[in-house]
Amino acid sequence: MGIKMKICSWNINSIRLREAQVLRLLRDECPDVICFQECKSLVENIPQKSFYDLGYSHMAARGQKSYNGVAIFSKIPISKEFSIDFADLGQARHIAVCLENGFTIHNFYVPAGGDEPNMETNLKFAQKINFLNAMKDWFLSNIPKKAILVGDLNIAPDENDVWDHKKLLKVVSHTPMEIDKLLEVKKSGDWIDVFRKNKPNGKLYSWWSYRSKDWSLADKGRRLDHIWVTSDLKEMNFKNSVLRDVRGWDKPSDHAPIISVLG
DNA sequence: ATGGTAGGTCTCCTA
Repeated sequence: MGIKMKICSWNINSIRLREAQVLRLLRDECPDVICFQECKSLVENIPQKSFYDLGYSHMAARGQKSYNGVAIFSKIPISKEFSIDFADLGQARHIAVCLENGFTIHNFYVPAGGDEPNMETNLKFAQKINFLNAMKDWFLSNIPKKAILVGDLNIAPDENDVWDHKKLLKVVSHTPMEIDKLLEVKKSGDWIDVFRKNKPNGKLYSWWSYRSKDWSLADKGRRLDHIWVTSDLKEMNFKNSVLRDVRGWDKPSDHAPIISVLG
C-alpha cells in the first residue's frame, strides 16, 4: 500500500456564501480531497477558481438552484466520475469519483426527512427511507471495493451520536426506523464507520443547530456526518477528527467539517 | 408544548 490520503467532508450550507471559510479550511488542513454537501448552487456558479489556485484542480459536482448540491475537489487526478439519482428524486444528492490512486469516493447528501417520522403523512420522510433503500440496493448490486463513502447522512445512529438518546427517539435523524435503514446500507456495502471504529464509546457530534444560542455550551449536537470505508481497507490506520472550532467561526455552517487521514 | 436561526428562487420553501 503505502498510500496516505487525507479526506474531508463538510456540509457547507451554501458554498458561495462560505467561499472564504472554505479557503481558510483548505489552507489550515490541506486535505487531499474535500467533499461538500448542500452547496445550494448550480455547478457553474461554484467559486472553483480560488480552490483551483490552492491546488484543487480536479472537481466533480452536481448542482441545483437553492437546494442540495454535492461537490468533490481533489488534488489527486480524477479518472472517472458518475452520479446516481437514488429513489428518482431528481435532486443533486450524490457524486462519485474514481481517483488515479485507485480509490473510489462516494459523496452523499441524504434527505433530511422533514419533521414527522411517518411515511404515510410526511412525503419527505418517505423520500428519505426510499433513498436509503435505493442506496442499499445499489451497493448490493455494485459491490464497492477500495471505496470511501462520506457525507451528510442526516442520521445519528448510535446512542452516543446524540446529546440525549431518549429525548431524540422520536426526532427525525435518530428514530429506530431510520437507524435500521442506515445499518442496512452499511451492511450492503460491507462498510466500516471509521469514527466509531476508533472511538466505540463517548459522545461524537458534527452538527449543532443554528437555533440554539451558546451552541457550544449547551452542546446539544448530533453526529449526522460520516466517513465509511469498505472492509478491504480495514487494515489501514485512520486518524479522525471533527473540526468543532470551525463551527465557531464567523458566519459558520451549522455542520463542522470531519476529517480522516487514511494511511 | 413551543420557538428558536440561517440560506436562497427571499412574505415562502428547506434545513
